[in-house]
This record gives sequence, structure tokens and C-alpha cells, in this order.
Amino acid sequence: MVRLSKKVEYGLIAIRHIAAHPSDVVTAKEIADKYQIPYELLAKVLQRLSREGLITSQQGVRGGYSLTKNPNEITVSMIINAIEGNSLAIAQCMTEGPESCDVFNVCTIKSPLSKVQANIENAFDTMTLAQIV
Amino acid sequence: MVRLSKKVEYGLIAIRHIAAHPSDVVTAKEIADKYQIPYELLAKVLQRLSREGLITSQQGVRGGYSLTKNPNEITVSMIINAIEGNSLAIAQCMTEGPESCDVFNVCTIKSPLSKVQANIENAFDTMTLAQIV
DNA sequence: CCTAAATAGGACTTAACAAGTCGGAGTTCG
DNA sequence: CGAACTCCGACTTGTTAAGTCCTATTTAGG
Repeated sequence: MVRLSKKVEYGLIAIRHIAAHPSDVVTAKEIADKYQIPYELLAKVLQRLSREGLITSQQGVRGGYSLTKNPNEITVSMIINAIEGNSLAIAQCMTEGPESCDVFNVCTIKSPLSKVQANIENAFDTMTLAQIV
Repeated sequence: MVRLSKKVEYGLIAIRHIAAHPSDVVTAKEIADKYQIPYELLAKVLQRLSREGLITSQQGVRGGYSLTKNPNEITVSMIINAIEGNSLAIAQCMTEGPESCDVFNVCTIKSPLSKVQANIENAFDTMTLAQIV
């Protein structure tokens, strides 16, 4: 199955919401309530996005989150990477590092799949937050 | 993370191997040995492909698997669907049926993601076995 | 300066699903 | 018949995602 994780879904929904309210500082609770997302989990996702510099957090009573860049400077790729950490790999033989493809003495499907992967990466790369809002 | 399952990986490797040996009847064991795939699991995958009509199985002593169609008539999509059963859905809100998107009162990311998904589907749809062999 | 409301973040538990295993039945050929 | 092979469902295991819990830390406001 090819599917984004819940965290990424939540992250996309959340950052879109933040982008849609540029003049406000939005709290995690507000987003969790509105979209029926588990608060604790959403908070973690927002912390990730904040740590990676896609959004700014402000602690304290009137705190919350807001964007650091223009929506057209934030790509879906950046959001996915911020949340997932590791890079996208459609199949095991697409990963970098030691546990890569050497398991298969002849990994016959690597080159065709890499094209599909490039395709997907490109789609996520070129899609910005501005297009989602 | 966006990744194909091991079963799909194994299925692709296997059916590619079968396609690469058009005059032979290939056994599951042969494939399992060559690509270091767990035999039982591979057998299951091949059974799926056989049930879905992509390959033919022949029981008995000189049995094994062979293609039913020309390699250019078999798309990667068909292979994935045969093995996974359920259709590709990049996010929960892309699925059909009751557990779909009504969880979110406003699923704000559905329409942008559907474009990415169409993109992926198209890539898998247009790639045939003939291109992989 | 105390409190309420917010983020920060590690540790943990649970749930879901993929991966892999097992046992037995059916089929074909020599 | 018996060996070699496929077929298939049920089962176990392992991994990872998803979700929870608890305790800090920050900060505005009365």
C-alpha cells in the first residue's frame, strides 16, 4: 500500500489551517478540536514542524503557532520531510545505506521503480502550501 | 512514509522473472532461491497473481508458473491491485466507503492530494511489464 | 508572584498490519 | 503408488504507526 502516515495527514491539515489564518496565532487545541485530531499527537506534529523551522511557536498564555515563510515557499515535500525525518523510498531497494539493495543479488526492479519514485517526489516538491489553502 | 509492501516488491520481481523466461515454466522455489525471498510468502503472492489471472499455475511434478498475457498487456497497477486487493489511496480521505473522510468535518486536503494520487496512479498504470523486463 | 493557558518533549502503551510460518489438501507425472 | 509440485487458509510473530501519559517550561494577566 502506498499511503501517507496519519502524522503527515494531520500536519498537512494543521499547517494549511495556520496558513489560512495568517493574522492569528493558532493553538494546537483549536486545530485538534476543529478537525477531530487527537490533541497530544497533533501537538507532537506541530513541535516537529516548529523544530524544523516551518512554523514558529510562542509559549505562554496567548501562545500558539504561526508561519515563518510565505505559503508559496513551503512545499509539501518540506512538510513530509519535517514530520517523517527519513526520506521517501517507494521500495526497500530505493533506500540509501547498508540495509539497501544488497539483499537481492540482482535487484531487477530498481531502475523502473526509481522513475515512479522520481515522479512522486516531483509532485510533492512542486506542490506548495499556497496551492492548498 | 510512502512505500510499497514487501509482497508487491516480491510480486514485481517474480513476475518480471517469469516474463524474462517466456519459454519456461518457472517454479516458486526457483524464484525464491534466486532472489532470496521466503518461499512460503512468495508462493502466496504467486497464488494471488494466479487467482487474478495475471499468470497461470500448473500443478504437479513439472508444474510452475507462466504468463497468460503479453508483457505489454500487464501493467504495474494490475500487479499491485492483484496483490494488495484494495485500491491505492494516498490518504485516508482518499478511500471509498464508510470509513472515508466524514471523520473530518472539513477535509481540507482532499482535493490537492487527489492530484498527487492521480499522478501516482497514472505512473503505475502506464508502466507495463514489457518495460521492466 | 501566583495561576491559568499554552508549548516541549521523553517514555510508555496500544493497535494495526505487514511479514513470515505451518499443516494439510489437491494435482500431475513417471 | 510416490515424489514433486502447487494451493490455500489459519496461525504466529515482528515491526511500526498511532495514541496516551506525565512532567517540565514559558508567559500573559490579575
